[in-house]
Amino acid sequence: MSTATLLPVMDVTACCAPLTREPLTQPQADDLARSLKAIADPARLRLISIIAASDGQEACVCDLTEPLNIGQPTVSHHLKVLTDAGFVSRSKRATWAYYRLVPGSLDAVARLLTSA
Amino acid sequence: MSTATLLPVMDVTACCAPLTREPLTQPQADDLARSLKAIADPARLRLISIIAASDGQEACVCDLTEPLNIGQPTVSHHLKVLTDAGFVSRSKRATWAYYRLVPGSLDAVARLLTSA
DNA sequence: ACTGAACATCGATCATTGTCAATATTCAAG
DNA sequence: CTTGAATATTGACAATGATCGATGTTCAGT
Repeated sequence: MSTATLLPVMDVTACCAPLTREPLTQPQADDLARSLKAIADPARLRLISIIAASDGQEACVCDLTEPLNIGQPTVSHHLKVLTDAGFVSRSKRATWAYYRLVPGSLDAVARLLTSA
Repeated sequence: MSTATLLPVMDVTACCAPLTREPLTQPQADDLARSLKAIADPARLRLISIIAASDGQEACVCDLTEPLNIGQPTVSHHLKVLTDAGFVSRSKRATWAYYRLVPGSLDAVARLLTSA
């Protein structure tokens, strides 16, 4: 997984015309597809929605493993994908890792899909 | 490819609270993920953008094969994925197949991702 | 009918990905 | 410094998916 070449969402969406205005170039399509792939998974969508609905907009891994019925390594993996894509951020306190949404990251993708 | 159990976008987005309002149930997450997967591909994003930017909002397969640099069977496959997901519709005239965007389908997904 | 053009479907291949078990890492407490 | 808890990483495996070549289908023109 080459996390080196990964553009965070905000960069992908910073410059471009909406999807339905003019044809996307190949690099533009690649970047947007990568952002969409990051959220195009049931487990990751549930992670996002649980984090967003949590107290203080943040949740630790221990709060996320049980409601999803998947193992802890898998949860960590999904959170890494979301982090690399720029949708969530990680802050470690003691042995706990707290994840929160990056404000505006979802909206940025949504704007690209909106035609109006 | 079980096209039988596929919910078109509009159905997925008809009822639900935005992603960041409350935790998604497993079926809700499955449906939304399937819609997102349909557009989370560079070739399909370019197809959508080319169709949207075309005269009369529609394009035939012959107009789409060349600019994408992929084979005609692959283009047909991608268009089928988009059609099954409810993002484009197909109308056949003579030997040509014309594809157009389903109005509001992209916006429906965008609304789900928007927090405001 | 026959031919050629436009598109769809099929079968196969190769890369990607979601998941898990096992192990490594980091840190607080004793 | 040793133990245990929380999380990350690794390696492996099965499933999915993107692509292609070959073939099937449908239709316009001759």
